[in-house]
Amino acid sequence: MHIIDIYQTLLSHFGEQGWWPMQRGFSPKGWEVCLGAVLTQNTNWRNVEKALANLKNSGILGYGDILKTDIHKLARLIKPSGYYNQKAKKLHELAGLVSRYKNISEFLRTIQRDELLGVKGIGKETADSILLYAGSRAHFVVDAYTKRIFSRLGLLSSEADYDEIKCYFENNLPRDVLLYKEFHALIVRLGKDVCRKKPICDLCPLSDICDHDTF
DNA sequence: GGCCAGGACACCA
DNA sequence: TGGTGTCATGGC
Repeated sequence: MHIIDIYQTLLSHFGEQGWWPMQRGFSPKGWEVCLGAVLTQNTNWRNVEKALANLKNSGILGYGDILKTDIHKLARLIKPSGYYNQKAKKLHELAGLVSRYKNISEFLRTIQRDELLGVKGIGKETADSILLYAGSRAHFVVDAYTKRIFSRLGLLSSEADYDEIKCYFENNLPRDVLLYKEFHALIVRLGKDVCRKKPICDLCPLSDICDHDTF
């Protein structure tokens, strides 16, 4: 079974996951997606939504607003998302980077992955999430589920590092932004909804192609 | 009351 | 480079 068939299997089983604006080009919500990408680090999305709501209710949603806001106030507003002291600094730094561009559209269209990785607190997964979901650029996002599931399917070495896994997906899938977006969301869904909670699971959409005892 | 979530980084050997 | 500790809230 080819990797694209796994995608199709997951999509028909779970349906579209509705993660962030599912469009190919620039989204006016681009900066909001950047905020979400940082706030969701090791954090449940529900808590991220609370933090975003606090920012919105305080009128602090744009990167200019973030930049003007005192770091302690920022931390207090994003408290529900956890790690609030660290994340407040990260948002501040990211907003500073964006402000050096003409506007958010220009930032998302031209920012290089290495520049994002240069921001303290933005690692590979967050950088790729920003590039893919906010910038609609063809960077596949790898997370712990991706590594675990696909190495146990025998498609990846368990030793493979982040960039190797990213290359594997990008080299074996059509270069399609919407496909990348949906596939990553589906992998996360599979990882938490099926494989973790029910180690031996008849519902697993990959039961035909894997030994799901190992998930 | 424990576990985990749409991670990253500093520190150490 | 690989392992470990730290950051932290809220839902189940």
